[in-house]
Order: sequence, then structure tokens, then C-alpha cells
Amino acid sequence: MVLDEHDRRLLRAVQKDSDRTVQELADLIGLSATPTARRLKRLAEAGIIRKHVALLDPEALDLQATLFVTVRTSHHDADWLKRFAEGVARMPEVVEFYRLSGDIDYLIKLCLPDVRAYDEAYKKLIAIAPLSDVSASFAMEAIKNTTELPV
Amino acid sequence: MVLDEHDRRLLRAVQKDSDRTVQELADLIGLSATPTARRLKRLAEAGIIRKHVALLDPEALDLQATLFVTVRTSHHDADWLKRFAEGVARMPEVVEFYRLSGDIDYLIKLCLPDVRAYDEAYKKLIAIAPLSDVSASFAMEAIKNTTELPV
DNA sequence: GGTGAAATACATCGAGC
DNA sequence: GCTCGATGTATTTCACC
Repeated sequence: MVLDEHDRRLLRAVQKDSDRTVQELADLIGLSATPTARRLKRLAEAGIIRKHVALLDPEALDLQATLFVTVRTSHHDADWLKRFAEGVARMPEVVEFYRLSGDIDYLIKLCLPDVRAYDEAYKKLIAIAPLSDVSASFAMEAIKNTTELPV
Repeated sequence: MVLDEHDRRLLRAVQKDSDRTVQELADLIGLSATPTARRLKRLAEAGIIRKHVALLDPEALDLQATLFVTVRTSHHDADWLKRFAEGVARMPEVVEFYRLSGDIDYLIKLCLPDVRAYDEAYKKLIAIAPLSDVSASFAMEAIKNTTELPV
């Protein structure tokens, strides 16, 4: 799908704040309400707008700690991989989970009440599948953390 | 603020999908529409619901590459820190940016069209402030990537 | 692909239980 | 906290340019 400047402005606006009326969005991108609504519908149907969600404040929910866990493993067979991927993804405290290139095999981002809670998460991780090398460091400061993609 | 089970169910629902009417949310959490609307308002005013946003599909926007950049530095003075933090945070391709504990000082998550585009991002990074050691690896697979916090 | 006006659906507020 | 009903507002769908 081809996007023009109006589409991109619209995407930038809704990924910043989707609590806006079509009229407000229309004013922002310099169109009237009807074509703005049409574009929104088109972008959603094309799958470019995946969904709308509420973002919560981790502090207010007593989730003060963000941890990054790096994992190396010697097991690379399909069985192990499936077991590990599914087990880790099922953990609600795991918010991101990537298989990486390079010498680190996996990167896991955890959202926890405090750094002490890592002990329990670590036990859960090693119980899922055998891991050669697990290392963690916690975020002292989240300088930037956005869901906005560069469009 | 104290949250009961109805509040938590509501938070779980809106963080998954906020494109629902108050009536649908009410049915999900087992209350009727009026108290559900009241709870939503209370949670937003308390700052627990920070905002509502649209999540876009990176693939559909030709952003196929996720990269993680780790940075070590020997500069730790206030001036350097401010310059580095502000400069990096301003880059639109930087979606997450943390100051870490341990031997890695900073972790940067980049959202790029392809891995080749890292060359340009790297040049931008080293132009912001002097860095001792920069290393990158790209995500071969995003096994999990959610904005849902564990509540 | 854009405009303006009408119909519909939703959120919001109040009163009574 | 629930129900019902009324009001205001936003979304949606027309015909039309």
C-alpha cells in the first residue's frame, strides 16, 4: 500500500494519542473529517494500524524494575527451541523476547516489581529448558521508551 | 490507589484492545456499563491508564529490522551524559534507550528498514558524543513483543 | 480523492433502587 | 453497584463535486 504525506501524518498522530476525535485528527493533518475517517479505515483494513491499546504506567502498578536477560545456549535443536520459546513467551513478566544474531542467542526484557523479584523469574527461566549461560542487568534509567515507529 | 479484581480485569482488557465499547468491557469483567465507565475514568485520572495509542505494523511500514546496540563509554560527566541522552532520544529510529547496571552502560533498540540501514544510524550515534565501545546485533526473530504489563 | 449534511450509535449523566 | 432513560456528541453513510 502506498502512503502519502496525509497518511503518514495521520499515523504519527494516532500512534502518539488515539484519544482524539476524527475532527481533531482532520484538523491536524489538514483534511476534513470524512476523508480522514476513510483513511483511518483504509489503514486499519490494510493492517498498517494493527490495533488500539491502552498504555499503563508501570510505576503506578508497582512495576519499578526493568531487566534485560541475555541467554547463550548450546542446544539448538528444534525441540529445545520450541520448548524454550513457548515457555518464555508465556511468562507475563516477559514483555519482549528476541532471538539474536551474534554471540548472544536470546534477549529477554522483564518487567518486575523490583530487582529482587529477578530471583524468581530466573528460576522460572532455567526450569523451562537447559541454558548454558544466563546474565542479567537492570535498567537504572529508561531514557526513552516509545511505541511510536518512525514513519 | 487500591485495585480490586474488577479493576485488574479491566486493565488487562484495555491493554489488549481498547477498541471496545464500555458495554463490551462491562460484559468481560462482569459488571454493567455505568460502573465500568466510572472505573475507566478513575483509572485514567489516577494515571494508571496513561494514554491510548494505535500500534502499527512495522513490516507494513517497511521497518523489517530490529537492532540492539550496546554502548560502553569512559565519559561519565554530567555534560557528556546530557548531550548523549538528549541526542540519542531525539533519533526517531531509537524506540527504546536505557542506562544499565553492569559492564554495558547503555542499551539502544533501533527500528530500521533493514540491517544495512544500521550503518547510517551508527554514524549518527558516534556523531552525538564520543563512545568507547559500540556493538550491535540484530533480532533474527521477535518471539514476543508486547505493551501489556503484568497486572 | 474531496465536501457537506443527514442518520445512527455510543458515551455520559441523572434519578431511583 | 445496578437499571433505565434522556441528552449531547462522534462516527458513519449518503448524495454530490
